[in-house]
Amino acid sequence: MTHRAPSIRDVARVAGVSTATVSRTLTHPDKVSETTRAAVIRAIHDTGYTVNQAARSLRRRRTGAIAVLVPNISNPFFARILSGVAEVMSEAGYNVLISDTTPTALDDHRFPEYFSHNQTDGLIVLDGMLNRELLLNRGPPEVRPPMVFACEWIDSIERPMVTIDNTAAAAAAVRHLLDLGHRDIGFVCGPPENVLTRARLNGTRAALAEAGLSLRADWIFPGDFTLPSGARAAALWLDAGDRPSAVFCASDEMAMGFIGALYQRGVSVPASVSVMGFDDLGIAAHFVPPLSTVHQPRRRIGLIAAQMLLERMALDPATRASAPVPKVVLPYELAIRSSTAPNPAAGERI
Amino acid sequence: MTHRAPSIRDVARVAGVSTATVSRTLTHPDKVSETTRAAVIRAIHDTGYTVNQAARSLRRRRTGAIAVLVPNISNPFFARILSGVAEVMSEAGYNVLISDTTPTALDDHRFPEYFSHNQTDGLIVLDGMLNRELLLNRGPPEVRPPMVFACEWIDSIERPMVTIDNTAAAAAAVRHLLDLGHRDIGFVCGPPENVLTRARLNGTRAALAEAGLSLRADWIFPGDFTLPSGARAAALWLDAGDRPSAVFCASDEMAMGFIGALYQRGVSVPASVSVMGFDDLGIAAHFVPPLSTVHQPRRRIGLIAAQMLLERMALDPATRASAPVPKVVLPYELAIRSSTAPNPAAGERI
DNA sequence: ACGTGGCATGTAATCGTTTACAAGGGTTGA
DNA sequence: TCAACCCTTGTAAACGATTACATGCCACGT
Repeated sequence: MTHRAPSIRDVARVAGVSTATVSRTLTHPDKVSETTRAAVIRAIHDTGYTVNQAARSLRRRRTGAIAVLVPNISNPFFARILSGVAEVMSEAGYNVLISDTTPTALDDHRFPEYFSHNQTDGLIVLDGMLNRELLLNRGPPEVRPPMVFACEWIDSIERPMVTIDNTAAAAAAVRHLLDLGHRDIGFVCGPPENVLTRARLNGTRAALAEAGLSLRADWIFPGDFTLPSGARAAALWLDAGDRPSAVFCASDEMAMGFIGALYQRGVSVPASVSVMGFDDLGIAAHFVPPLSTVHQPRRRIGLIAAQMLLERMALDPATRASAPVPKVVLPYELAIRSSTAPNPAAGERI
Repeated sequence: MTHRAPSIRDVARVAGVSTATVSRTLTHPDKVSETTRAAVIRAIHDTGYTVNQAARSLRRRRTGAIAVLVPNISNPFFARILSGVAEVMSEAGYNVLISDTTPTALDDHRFPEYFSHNQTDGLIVLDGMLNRELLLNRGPPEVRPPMVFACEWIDSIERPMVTIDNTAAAAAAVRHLLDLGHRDIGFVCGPPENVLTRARLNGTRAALAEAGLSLRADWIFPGDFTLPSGARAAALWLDAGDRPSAVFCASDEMAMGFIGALYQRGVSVPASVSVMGFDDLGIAAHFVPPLSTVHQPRRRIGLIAAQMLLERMALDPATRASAPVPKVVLPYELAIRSSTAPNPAAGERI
């Protein structure tokens, strides 16, 4: 016959107390006399007891876990954000579950079952492309878990959020290229429906407009934030009759894919073309050449998102619905390295 | 007053049936008449009911989730493994929780609370440096969750496992360098206590020994698998009076850090030194120069680990203890690209 | 007409914790 | 001496789903 895990009853029996006392020892040690406490702790040790989280969650009506929805775990961009989240959350006694929402062949960006409101006490959403209905229509409003967005967001959903000003950051990046004397500037996009793609594209257009220029349609290269899509853009760039002297990629991964592909065709960066990225991944500074890019304070984004979520969770559901919705915009920084250089065809401007 | 989430009772009331029938509709739809089923589904819709996972887990005595313990989420190496795991597991109806075990200042590699045996039905461990006792001594043996190791492992723990033959793979990598005419070969280590470091170091020594060579102690550079540690090794390499003409790095990240740092000091690869990596990260093929490395079938590792875990979970605890412990060794491949080249000082051998 | 079996459904016990409430005992102050 | 209080502990009712068992009904074969 197969044993079952020791329960609080077993501990109570061994310690010679009631289950209530064992429970109290665990959660309010100060409400229990010192001798009893010692006996209970001893019994816990002897029996090898560990609390049954399912029972605890059921009774307490909260799970002690929050979930982070990440569009793509393979993107190292998210790692530091996650570590920021984990730091704040584990200090507050929460576990952090990470889930990849990468769309499968079948459906939209996935929405794992366990994000039903019963499974986690809160949600941090890093994916702006999640299905809006799935995200919102989970049971009656009073019981929907608090949610905060970070980095990406969904325009039609009004929730706390922490980001950088992507439009301004893109504009600054493009201004850097302009300052180097580039006038022919291309842009490599993220996925077309992505909010970040739109914001960064707008910023690019705005900076160009300021300089009396505009973004040529044939210099807007499609992409999806990934390495291979950057490489594909490079092929397009090579094939173009008339090529921009600088290219701004909406992500570091694409910038690296772009540079790598050019290298393999014998074209070197920044000699033949300046390339600017976005995100400042860990590898950007180590790349060949070191990548000029836009730095996002990723760890801080994670920290702040987590703190916001804790605040929201502390509110009771009724108040929450009417509470103000904080939106934090953190400063970005330009990290200028060696993948961008003065435009050789514009010596006079420098 | 604040409402609570609709429960199975609410659904039962609305549908005019008992809670048992609602439950059956959810889990054994065929055991319920067609008309009842329709009524229940309707009621579920109307009430916005979603099942309370805590209650379900408590009653069923299983959680429907498994956890993957990852040493470091920021390492893109793990992403494809995770996607393999997720694919198999979600098809089998399990959720996959991912947890980073990166050690904090305080303790050993962390062991999040929710991996207590009550919180997940099984464990896939990708971290060979977890504290042995924490991993094993979780309650009496009958209730410990099934566990499988992938990629890394812990020597003293006998559990199912899926890996590649790291020793042989490292030897093959070094043989590639030997074939290119290199005789002076250095090695950049992972963390000293890591099993992979040991295996790859052994393989390196073995291949060198075959060729009548040995690994010079001052050409064994310390590292910890990360980008910056590769860059540090490059600094050491540069400072060495007598330098190896080829360096084998125990991870791609280190290889890229190494190459990047050399580039910044004006040393180019493979002209001045051949560099070989290990893992074949997505970026390896896009790096400048494209990285020669050892390819691991990461996705398959994930798939197989997940299948193994499912098999173990299907066993009852008693049988499991005595069941054979499968160990799968998958084939690796050498991905030879451009960061390795013939030794210019050994023209005659090529 | 009746026994048998199968199907659909309901009843109620159970999973392991938490916690409101009650109870017992001791201390304190008037 | 007694009331008022505090401190510690126990009793027992939740939390919300699942499922063994019982029940009622209908159809069928003899």
